[in-house]
Amino acid sequence: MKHMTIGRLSKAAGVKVTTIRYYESINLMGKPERSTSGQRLYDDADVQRLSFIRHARDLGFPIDSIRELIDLQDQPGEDCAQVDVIAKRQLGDIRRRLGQLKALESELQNMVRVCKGGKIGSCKVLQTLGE
Amino acid sequence: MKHMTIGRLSKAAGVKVTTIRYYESINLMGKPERSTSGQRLYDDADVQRLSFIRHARDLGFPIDSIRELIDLQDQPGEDCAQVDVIAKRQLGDIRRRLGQLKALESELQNMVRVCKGGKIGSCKVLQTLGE
DNA sequence: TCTACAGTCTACAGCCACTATAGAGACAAG
DNA sequence: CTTGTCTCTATAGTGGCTGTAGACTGTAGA
Repeated sequence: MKHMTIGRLSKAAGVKVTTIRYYESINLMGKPERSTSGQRLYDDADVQRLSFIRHARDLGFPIDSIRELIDLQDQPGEDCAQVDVIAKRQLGDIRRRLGQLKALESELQNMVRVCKGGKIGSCKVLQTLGE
Repeated sequence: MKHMTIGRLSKAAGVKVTTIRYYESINLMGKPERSTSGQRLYDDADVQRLSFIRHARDLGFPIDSIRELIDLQDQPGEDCAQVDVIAKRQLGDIRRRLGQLKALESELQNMVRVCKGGKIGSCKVLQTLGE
């Protein structure tokens, strides 16, 4: 029942063809069946798995975390505490980056605000960067 | 008057030794003089330039933008409009990333908040990721 | 049936901004 | 003189892809 070419999987999951092959090469996606001429063949389960990966990547989860999550998915009887740990770790990561970016934003905004035009020799932006 | 070894420059500017050599290899820092035994020698002007680079990097400016800024610094008579363009471009970049990160944060926060413990088979986090 | 063109294949190099490693030589303090 | 820290070069690895080259395959229209 495997009938989908890589291009159709790509469209179905919103992941580029080259990226799918990359995921296969790092064993994030399993090795698919092949047609007689050697083309990769996928089915709906592959669409689901790839969509899961894409959604997690969109949320910034690193590949290794996604690997952990997929492993956990295969043990439906286990407690989901470990999933929680991974998600909270990711949330912490995002919040740390948010804090940094906000600090950058305000410093940069100050620099730009102070600039009133004029010659480079008296440019506040460059002066601030040089401090 | 060049007397500073790379390690002392590193401490003075807060940039790792290996990173300084890397900056030299991509021509962001010029090629320094050498002692008779081949060690790199720097002076205060190098500290200044490297500090400038570090500050700009800390603010997220890409190397190519820093190159542009340094080139502009060498033309003190020119108008500083171009500096403004670069800084605003960077600010826009940071704000775009901030927006993305905030969206990620709230989605992830929702996912984590919904999780009440339990078995993996009914894990809301994994369910949300699979959608 | 022929032709054109889109899709697929493998393998490898490149991106950014470093970081790590190995192995060797140089220098300062005790 | 020894010990330990610095410094040197060259190369490979990081994460997560993206791009390129050159060849093969599959399909739709004339």
